Amino acid sequence: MVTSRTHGGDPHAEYHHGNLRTALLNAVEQQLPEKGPEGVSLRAAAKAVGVSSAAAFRHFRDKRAVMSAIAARAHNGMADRMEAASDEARKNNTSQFVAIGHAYLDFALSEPMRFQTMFRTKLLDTADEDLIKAEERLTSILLTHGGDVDPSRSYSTTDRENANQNGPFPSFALLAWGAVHGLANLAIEDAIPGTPTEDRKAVIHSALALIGRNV
Amino acid sequence: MVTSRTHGGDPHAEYHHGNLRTALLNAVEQQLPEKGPEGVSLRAAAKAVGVSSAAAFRHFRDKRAVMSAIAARAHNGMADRMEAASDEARKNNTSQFVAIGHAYLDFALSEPMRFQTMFRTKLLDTADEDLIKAEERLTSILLTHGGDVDPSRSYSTTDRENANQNGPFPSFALLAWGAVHGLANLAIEDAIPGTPTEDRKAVIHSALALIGRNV
DNA sequence: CTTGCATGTTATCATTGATAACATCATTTT
DNA sequence: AAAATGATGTTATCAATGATAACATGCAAG
Repeated sequence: MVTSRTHGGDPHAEYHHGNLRTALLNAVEQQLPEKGPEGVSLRAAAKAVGVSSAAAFRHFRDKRAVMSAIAARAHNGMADRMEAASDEARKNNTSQFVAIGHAYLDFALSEPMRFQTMFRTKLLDTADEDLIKAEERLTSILLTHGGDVDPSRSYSTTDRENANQNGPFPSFALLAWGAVHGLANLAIEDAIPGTPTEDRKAVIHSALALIGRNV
Repeated sequence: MVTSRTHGGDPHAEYHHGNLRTALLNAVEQQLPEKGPEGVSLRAAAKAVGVSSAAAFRHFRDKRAVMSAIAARAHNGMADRMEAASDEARKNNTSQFVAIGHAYLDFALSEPMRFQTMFRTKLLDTADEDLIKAEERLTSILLTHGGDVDPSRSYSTTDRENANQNGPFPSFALLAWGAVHGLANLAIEDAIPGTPTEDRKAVIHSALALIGRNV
């Protein structure tokens, strides 16, 4: 439990915590599932770590800085899972597009509050460099493998011509992103009527299956 | 500004407000755009209406009751717009499916914080009857006109067979809902990279166009 | 050794949701 | 008409939270 310190067991042995920053982040992540992005308390986190409430502000400018770090972690966590899933799919010669879609949903449904934190702009510092990097990493994955389903299978030629003309996101990739993102959010917020929690995934997968060949 | 009262201009003329409940709701809705669903303050609303902070709790059990009323209003507001758009489309002999999709998006993008409040389950009382009714009204519209695009145009037979087998929402309607909902949320949270605010709608429409014939 | 910086601590604030005890007016009951 | 009753507001008062200022402590560099 004791972090790396130089000297021994005097009463002030824990004066300098050693790794308070990440300890606080961990404490915040621990209350996240129950309290939600807006409900987490820095003071509670500080108390949990065994430190005064003001100590947090030596490591974070304000609460937004904390939440930005949490969001960056979440972005990277999801990106990791998506890359792993994509690699696996490549090996198995199955659709990487489907794989990252599933990974997106899995992450969102298994860690709903971390997922929501990623998109709670009001809580985040849009200038936080780590967060920006993490966001770019994620959207880059979405972009890279989000277009490798051939829309010509199911969509008209004029639609296919549209498929790449908007911003950094080809329309089809954006549609797919929007669909998983929206369905994940609806599921998390319990907005899909008549669907018990266990059936969620199946119902959503069945809906997503309509998008490409079978997402 | 003076509400309906019985007697004249004595110092206590405004002792009973007359319509404090809706006045408070209006005041809350006014701070909603800037403060967001979690940021609104009952005390501030009470002060704005010119009443003590405790007065609010004579009309609302707690903050969740207030937010539930706001959410119910928003649900009904969106339902109104969707019905109007749907009727218009019926007259013009254009797709009602497309019309309600556009209405959903328009509402979400023009009143983002009211829209978000509708789905902030943490802030809402899931047992609030008015809210439940409003939710049912909205999902009923989504259900009624959400399926009137024939998936057989673009999707495989096996997919079409799946189209109605899940809960109250046929898969296709759920997919469409998820797509508009997700794209709206991504836009509101500024998560779509490289897309200035003015281009949002166009980009999203272009993506949604891939879903049916042209949503 | 001593000076300086990083890191924590102890007050202290303003804001907020919430509750209790009390006041006031309108309406109904006698 | 007088009095009881209930709805509606008011004035304290609480605990929790984010945030800041003033102070303390210990390590590390000169």
